[in-house]
Amino acid sequence: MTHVSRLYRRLDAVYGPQHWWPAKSVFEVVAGAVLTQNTSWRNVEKALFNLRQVRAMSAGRILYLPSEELAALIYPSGFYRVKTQRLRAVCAWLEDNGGSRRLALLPTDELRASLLSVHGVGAETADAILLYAFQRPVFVVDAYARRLFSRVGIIRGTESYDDIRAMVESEMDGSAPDFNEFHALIVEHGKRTCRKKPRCGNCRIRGCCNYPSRGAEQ
DNA sequence: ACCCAGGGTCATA
DNA sequence: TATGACCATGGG
Repeated sequence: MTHVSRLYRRLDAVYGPQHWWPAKSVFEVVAGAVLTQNTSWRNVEKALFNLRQVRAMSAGRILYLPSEELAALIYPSGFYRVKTQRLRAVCAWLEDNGGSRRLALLPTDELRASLLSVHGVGAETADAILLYAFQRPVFVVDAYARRLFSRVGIIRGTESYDDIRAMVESEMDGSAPDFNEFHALIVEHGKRTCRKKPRCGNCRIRGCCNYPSRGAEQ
């Protein structure tokens, strides 16, 4: 039993099942992944609602829309000018590669490389899509995971994105549902505990807030 | 008046 | 390789 696996079990015991992104459709997960970049999910839901209202919840329909109209629809999710371009880029990627059904046949490493070639899709967005849209057993490294792992002493804090992902994936030996749950739990925990203070008062994870930290952060 | 949110790109050193 | 500026709305 590794430190990572123990942390996963502890988070699950404290917060319980999270039911994140039950994968309504590949497209919706892809669109959500782009729109939620540095943006609260609450605002993303408004944009997704707007797209649904005009029946533009597909790559073909998005590409058919004039950029100005698309920008107006996703306006509530912020960064609407760059996200209009990024949304169009992933839609073109889906179309140019024969759609999600065909992309789903690719091995995970090739699918990740293909995703990373899309302008506006970085490491975290690519892995979120791999995990939540294509059900691949991938660990999504976000700011919450870095902070939590640093506090509990699993990492130093200077590791690269791929260093952390490889470490967690090898020490978890988990299925896609496990990584789905783990990431959701980390975000849920991160939102409910302190960001700066060493003690937030309601943290139940050893080493994070209410116990002395062994990590880089004090 | 801050700070943050389910990041990524680009210019600069 | 590693920072900093920039993108922008909405809630605490």
